[in-house]
Amino acid sequence: MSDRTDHKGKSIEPELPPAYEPQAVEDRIYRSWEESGLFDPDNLPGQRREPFVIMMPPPNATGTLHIGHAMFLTLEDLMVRYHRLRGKAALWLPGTDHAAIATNTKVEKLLDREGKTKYDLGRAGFIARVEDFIRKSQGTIHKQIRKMGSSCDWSREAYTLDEVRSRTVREMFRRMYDDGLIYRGTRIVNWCPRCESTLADDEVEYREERGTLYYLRYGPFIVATTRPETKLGDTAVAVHPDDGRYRDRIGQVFQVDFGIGPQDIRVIGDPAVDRAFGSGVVGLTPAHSAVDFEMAEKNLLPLKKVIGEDGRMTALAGKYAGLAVEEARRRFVEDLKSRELLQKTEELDHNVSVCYRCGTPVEPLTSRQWFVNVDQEIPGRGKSLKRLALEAVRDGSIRILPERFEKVYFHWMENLRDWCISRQIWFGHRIPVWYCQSCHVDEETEGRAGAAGRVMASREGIVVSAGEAPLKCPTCGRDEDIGDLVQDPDTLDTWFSSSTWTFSTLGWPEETEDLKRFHPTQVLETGYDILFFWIARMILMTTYATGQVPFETVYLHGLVRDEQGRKMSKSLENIIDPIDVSEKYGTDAVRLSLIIGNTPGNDLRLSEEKIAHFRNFTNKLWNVSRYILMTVGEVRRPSGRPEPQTLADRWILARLDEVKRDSTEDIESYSFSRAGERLRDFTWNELADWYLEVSKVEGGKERLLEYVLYELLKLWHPFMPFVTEEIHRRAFAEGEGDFLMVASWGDPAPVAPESDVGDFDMVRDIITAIRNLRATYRVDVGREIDVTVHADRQIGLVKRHAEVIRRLAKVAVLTVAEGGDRPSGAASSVVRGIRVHVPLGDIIDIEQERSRIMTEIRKTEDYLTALEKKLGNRAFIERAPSEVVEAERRKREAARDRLDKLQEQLTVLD
RNA sequence: GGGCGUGUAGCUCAGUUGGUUAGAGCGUUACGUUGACAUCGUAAAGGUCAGUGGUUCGACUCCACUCACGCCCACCA
Repeated sequence: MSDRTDHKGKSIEPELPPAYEPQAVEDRIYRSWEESGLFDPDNLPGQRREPFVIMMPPPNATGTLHIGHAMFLTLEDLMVRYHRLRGKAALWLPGTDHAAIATNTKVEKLLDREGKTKYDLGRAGFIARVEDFIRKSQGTIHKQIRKMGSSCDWSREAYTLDEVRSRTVREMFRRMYDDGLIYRGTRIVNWCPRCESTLADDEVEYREERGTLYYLRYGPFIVATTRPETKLGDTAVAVHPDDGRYRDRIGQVFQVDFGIGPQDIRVIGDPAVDRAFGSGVVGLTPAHSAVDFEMAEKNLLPLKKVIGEDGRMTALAGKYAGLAVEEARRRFVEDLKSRELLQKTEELDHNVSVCYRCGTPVEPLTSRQWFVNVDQEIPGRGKSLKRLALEAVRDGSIRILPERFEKVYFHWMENLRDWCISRQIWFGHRIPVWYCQSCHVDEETEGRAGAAGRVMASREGIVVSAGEAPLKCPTCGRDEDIGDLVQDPDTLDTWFSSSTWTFSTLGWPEETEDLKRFHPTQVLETGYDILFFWIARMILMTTYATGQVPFETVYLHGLVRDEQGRKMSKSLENIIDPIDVSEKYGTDAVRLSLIIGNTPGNDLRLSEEKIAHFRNFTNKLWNVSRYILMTVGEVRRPSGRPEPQTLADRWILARLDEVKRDSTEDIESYSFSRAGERLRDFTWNELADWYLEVSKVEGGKERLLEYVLYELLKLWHPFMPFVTEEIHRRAFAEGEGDFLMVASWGDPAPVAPESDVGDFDMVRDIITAIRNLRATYRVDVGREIDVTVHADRQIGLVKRHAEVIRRLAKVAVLTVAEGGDRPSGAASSVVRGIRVHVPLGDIIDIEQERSRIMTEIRKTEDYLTALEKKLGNRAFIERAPSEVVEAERRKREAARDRLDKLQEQLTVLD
């Protein structure tokens, strides 16, 4: 205590206000963190070799923060802050996503309100408009990320469409093209007529609708269909090869005429056909159905595209050409009826595929697009992209939490088809391919790898934004100046660029220091809803590009739902805005409400009441600190572990150690909720409710209180960065730049002797028993009562804590004796072999007391009977481990003892 | 059609390799303004762990089936 004199006291600070006021603290604290530069791992104190890296899943650049963002920011910040405290080079790299389709659609809607279309502005004008829109709305999300307390390194911030990331994308495209993994070809794609663009398979959703099943007289067959107009594009019918009705016709060709001239139809056999559905004959439309397309490839059937990208019938649809699909269907059905080709119709429920962005029904059609071939063997690697991505998870290089999603991942990856990466929207990474107009490009060979001279994928060049081009055609020597080189008008699927996120953010393909130091990353934390969109593709692209996995662990969180388990939506008016509630209850309270009760892969129910509860808790921690600060006077950062003086001291240190050990383990194993619950229980139920109360009696605990508070603040900091940092600043900080954020977590302490915990529990139980008796007999809180405790073995312990018991249970005179008669007119209770008597005189109701004790006796008897039965079972004695048998014996002895004492009380009651 | 998950106190959920008299918070009830905190305190009531069967000395925990709810994938023309 002598060194207290040279301590710069904290008494300069005004006393802590009685309630924590987050509004007065948070922005200031965040600013001071940011100004300190400590979010940047290069500025962290000490030698930090071991990295801990998380790449922030980039929110849409034009978006606003919703509760889902708040959740991932909280979970990621928790991990990053924890590992920073553990002395690692913690890097959390933030960024935003250009979200090609989403942003494109948003701006189109804005234009629509002005009565314009993108065509009015032209491509360059439209993109300028999009960029303008992004510039204007980009600030919001940044501010909101800060509001949540996110300790991310803004100096390394990335954007999926900035220069560095554009370079990454071009380089990727070029390498994959050279390796034959990217090709241009005519295949069936999902086409959204509203977006006027292709969609990837997983960008298609299904909606159940009631529809009509039309039965058509179809040459010699009856064919059922929900899309009669597509029958104009049929080139075959399929039947089950074992179907007796049609088996003999397989291989034949016949003609049908739906009013646009004869169509040649071949009969093929395919076991996929369901004999029981409809007529058992399927009309095949290879150009407008993925399944039919595959059958057509197998059977070399011709394609006949009758629906175009504009959602209208093509010239091949004869007199229906130019009609919108619905109109064509209506007229076609009319015509069928009048020609008596429509046998009947049926109503049925079926799934309609729709665009996940705009909900418009998707039109499957064949189109010439760019694809990533996932099955092609990679030169020099001997494996396909699919194989690489499967192996990374299968061999444990990547672990997915919760584990069950690994199965989902495998299933999806195994069934993955070629990935269509070209999009017909204007905003995004333009496909880095030029076509030479002077060379005669052959439809058949164009787009094939090695067809250089006709198609050039470019990687070189500095100017990326404007669309840097090859200088001249390597085949004919023409250059762009004379307009012979034309860039592909399409852009890339937005997931193509986001799938490079873990390494593009570090500067790839440059061999940067960051890349060497921080890749692969440790954790990728995101929602399970983008497992396929994003995670799977990151694994695919990263293993290909870098030969490393993108991350070691995938932590998948669930959805935030309302208190009734419903999704939050505008129409239900059940949206909780994270910024609003952070301002109302404090960010720390919001964070806790998103951590506690949240387990990987499971949805979380959230309500304002829950947030309010954690606001109460932050205030509790504040007041615990406030009390300690007031008691200690001049607080000083503990230099080491203080010497315990009393049982309570040993108990709180033992409990603190245990909680620290367990919660550390919880965080390491991603059980954040459990860690938080443990800390809350300790803080509230042990430290505040017991140790602080005991300290008021025993006194002289300055060093202990300081130590426990300091350790506790560190443990809480990853969960509640603001309130802990503020308390630290007012209590322990040695100067302005001294942050709890970079304190040292410290090693786990050795396990303390169990007796300290057990002995203190006994004192606690005695106090609780007295309080219990007081409550039973409605003894006024203000009234002090006399209590007699009869203890035998533990008499010393009880005597040593007489004062604590007296004060905490509001006892006037506490008599402790080894044994003796029960005082007359006393209410009694037995805890851990100790008899507690509270003489209440005439208050006591003998009958009530008797029945109360009888109930206790009955309970104990039942318990004892169960134990005796168990111990009387030979099989149990023989087969159960001896320590289990021993434990049961001890329990039996304790129960017998308790029963004896209870019965004794009953006999002396009269 | 295939796969996955959930079902524990009125509500929201813990319960880690099988051994607890099955826990917490909220809510409810009773009492309470003790100088850290009413954003608080003390205490109480409340559960045949969805059901059935099995494995085991022993099942909330493991297995099978059933029921209920939820999700994902595929997609029947």
